[in-house]
Formats: sequence, structure tokens, C-alpha cells
Amino acid sequence: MNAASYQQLDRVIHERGRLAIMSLLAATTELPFTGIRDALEMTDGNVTTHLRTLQEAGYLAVTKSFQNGRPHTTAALTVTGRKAFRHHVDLLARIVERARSGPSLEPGVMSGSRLRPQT
Amino acid sequence: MNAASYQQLDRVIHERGRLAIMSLLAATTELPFTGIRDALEMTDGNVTTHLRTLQEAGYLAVTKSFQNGRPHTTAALTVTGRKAFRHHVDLLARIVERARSGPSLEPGVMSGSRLRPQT
DNA sequence: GAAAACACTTTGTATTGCAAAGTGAACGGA
DNA sequence: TCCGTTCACTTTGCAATACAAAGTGTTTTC
Repeated sequence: MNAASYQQLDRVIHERGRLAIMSLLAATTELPFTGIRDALEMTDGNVTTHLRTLQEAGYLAVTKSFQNGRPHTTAALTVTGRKAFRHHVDLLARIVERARSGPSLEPGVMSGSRLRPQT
Repeated sequence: MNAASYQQLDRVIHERGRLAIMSLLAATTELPFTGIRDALEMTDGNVTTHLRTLQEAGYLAVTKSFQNGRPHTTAALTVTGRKAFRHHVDLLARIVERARSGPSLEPGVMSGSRLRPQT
């Protein structure tokens, strides 16, 4: 694990709002649209788009139905989603842990060894 | 601490690339431009813009000089930056911890108590 | 029966992450 | 001494997208 492993941070999950949704769903089993919106104090539009993004990534199972004449949407993590989230969280934990260890290296040791990303 | 505390996640710090830079600088004292770029395998342009963003937020002290006829840029966390990063990391740690605890609540408990963000 | 509430979705915009291209100085070979 | 290359960045262009305001359709309330 080198410092550049941050590249592995899944952008779909990492975004603030979606990290919150994934986090929330990871702690429960299934939640309604309104539950997510209220728990996270998110706007409706925000929830809709994030749910769609997460669903399209295969991380969420979203079910839409009508109950007493009103739309009812629920979301739950898929197995893939749970795995991806766990992986993300592990990465974050490692980054955080390393950061917490505090200053240790001398300044300047990182120079040299030029290595551009392939274009 | 409620679930909506994700709102406190500092967007300047939270972005992947910048989280990596902050993380890297938190573990050392000061690094040159090229050190950051190489350690994180980031493109030059990316490093420049992220450094600027972090500097404008007051999180980084960036010094630019010429050494043997070449520009030499270094970056280090400011006290504010170190504090903000620590706070961010603490928040992440809490989110991560709660997520790690696994399913516990019943589905449906989060409904009701509508509370829109002020517009 | 008009108006408000509810559960969403769509739209518009303003931001911004990213890499390709650009800049300018120094160095290396022919 | 010219020409190309390397180095250390900065600027530019664009595609993606986070966000909230406005919109939709139903249902309840007064």
C-alpha cells in the first residue's frame, strides 16, 4: 500500500452525500426515501439523484411502488454495494490511521523517481 | 451527533485528491511540488489546482522560489489546516465506525419528522 | 372545492475535477 | 551554437455533477 492508493477511493461512494447514504444504509437494512431525506436533512432532488447514481453503479436496490395512492420508494444496499462500501471504508480507515500517526518523515525524502501517469 | 453530521464534512478537504494531499502532508512536515506529484501519481495540473484551492482555504502554506534557475514550490500544512484535517478525519472515523457496527435498526424507524433544510 | 401536504422527478446553473496543452528556463548533444 | 529535451510548473477547455428551485400528480384538509 503506497500513498497513491487514494486513487482507489471509489468516486461514486466518496461523494459526501452518497457516503452518508451508504453509511446510513450500511447501518440498517432498508430505508424509505423519506427516511433517508429526513435522517440526512437532504433535499428531495438531492436524494433522488444520489439514489439513482448509486443504483446505476449497482450498489443499491431501489424499489418503487404505490401505497395508499402515494409513491413509495425504498433503498437497500446490494451485496456488491456492501462490499464496495466496506472496501472504501477500509481504505479511508488506512488513510486516516496513517494521517493520525503524525509527522515522521524528513522533508525532501519524497523527491526524485519521476513517474507520470500513463496518458 | 446525528446522521446528518456528514454535512460537516469539509468539501475542500473531502475531495479525493485533496484528502490525499492533506493526508500526505499531515504525515510529514513539508513537501516539494514534485514530491507530492510523484508520491500520489498525480498530474501536474491537478497538483497545482489542488494546492491553490487548499491554500486559498488557509489550509496550506505554499512557498514559491527559484533554486538553481528552476522554480521550486513547497507546501506545508498551516495550523488551521492541521486542525481542519484532524476534525475531518475524526468525523470520517466516526462515520466509518458507525458503518462498521453493521445492521442494527429495524427498517422503517426513520420515517416521519419531516424537516426540510432552510431555503 | 380550493388549498395545502406529500412523495417524489425534472430542470437549470454554477462549480470543478481533470488532463492536455502551453510557458519558460536550463541542460545536453552534434 | 543551435536544436531538442527535460524540468517545474501554469493555463485552458471540457465534460461531469452536485445542488436546489421549480414542477408533477395524487390525496387529504378545511
